[in-house]
Amino acid sequence: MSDDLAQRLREQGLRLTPQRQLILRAVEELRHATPDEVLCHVREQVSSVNASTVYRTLEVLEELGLVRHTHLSDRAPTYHSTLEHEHVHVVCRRCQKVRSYGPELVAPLVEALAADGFTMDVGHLAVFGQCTDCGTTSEQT
Amino acid sequence: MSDDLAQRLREQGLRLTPQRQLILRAVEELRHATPDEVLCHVREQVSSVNASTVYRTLEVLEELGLVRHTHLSDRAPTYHSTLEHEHVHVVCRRCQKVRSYGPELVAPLVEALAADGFTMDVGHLAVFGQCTDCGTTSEQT
DNA sequence: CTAGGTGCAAAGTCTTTGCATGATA
DNA sequence: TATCATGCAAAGACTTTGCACCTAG
Repeated sequence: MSDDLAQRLREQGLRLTPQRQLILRAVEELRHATPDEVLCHVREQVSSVNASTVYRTLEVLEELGLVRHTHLSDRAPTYHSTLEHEHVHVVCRRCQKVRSYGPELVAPLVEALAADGFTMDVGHLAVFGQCTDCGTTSEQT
Repeated sequence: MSDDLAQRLREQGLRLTPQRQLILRAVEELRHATPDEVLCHVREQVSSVNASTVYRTLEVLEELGLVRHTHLSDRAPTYHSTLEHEHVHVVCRRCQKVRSYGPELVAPLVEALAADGFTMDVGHLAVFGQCTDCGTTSEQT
């Protein structure tokens, strides 16, 4: 995986740096991490890594196809490794819990859109709603 | 519609103000508008409406069930009227155009999730991807 | 040695908040 | 006239950018 990083960077004439390795590893370890969470995680191991480096690195890693991001809240995006199988995120607004499903969950949707001339980005999808349990056990805000 | 606004506000012990009427109308007229776009639109009619009023009002209108928001880009959210039929947004990353589909597009998804104890929020969904023949199809809705 | 990368600080975008003033019911 | 709403300005969360210095290849 870090081998993969080195190779893909080389292919683009980019350099392998400790920061890039650490940030990729952080994304792999934390499974759905915001840039800030990645920063904190990396800083537990090495001090003085800068937030701007995290943003720039996540962008590079995404271009290299090693990480992906999605929006699981109305706030900061979350990044995950592409080593994980492609998956769809389903988020409960009430309990904030995130479920992951395989691409087959949205196969009919992908097909319907394909038939209409649109290629869907499955890995970016975030479905919001509410766990049935949350709805019946919690009271409204 | 504005009658509806007055009534729903009254039910909550809230007040009908010109700003609230204008902001709701702006959302209805512009079909997918960011808070900033709403602000600009309202200011074309009345000067000195404040951005914070727009944010606060959109929040109130959403609580009253008169508007909804979704995320059609990595930037500001867009609001639309609930007078429109519930619809799913499909966004091309390349040409930025937005297609709208009826809820039947995601019926299988809704069912699959329901069977798994999850109630999906259809109107909030934004599907990203790319027009197969990008730039020549789809009209903005 | 040299292009690319990092840290730092400042600026930018979008949104929220505190408070005094103003308007609605 | 009692609240509730608004405008304003300041602060906040998140992200981007410019620049000097540093480092991998």
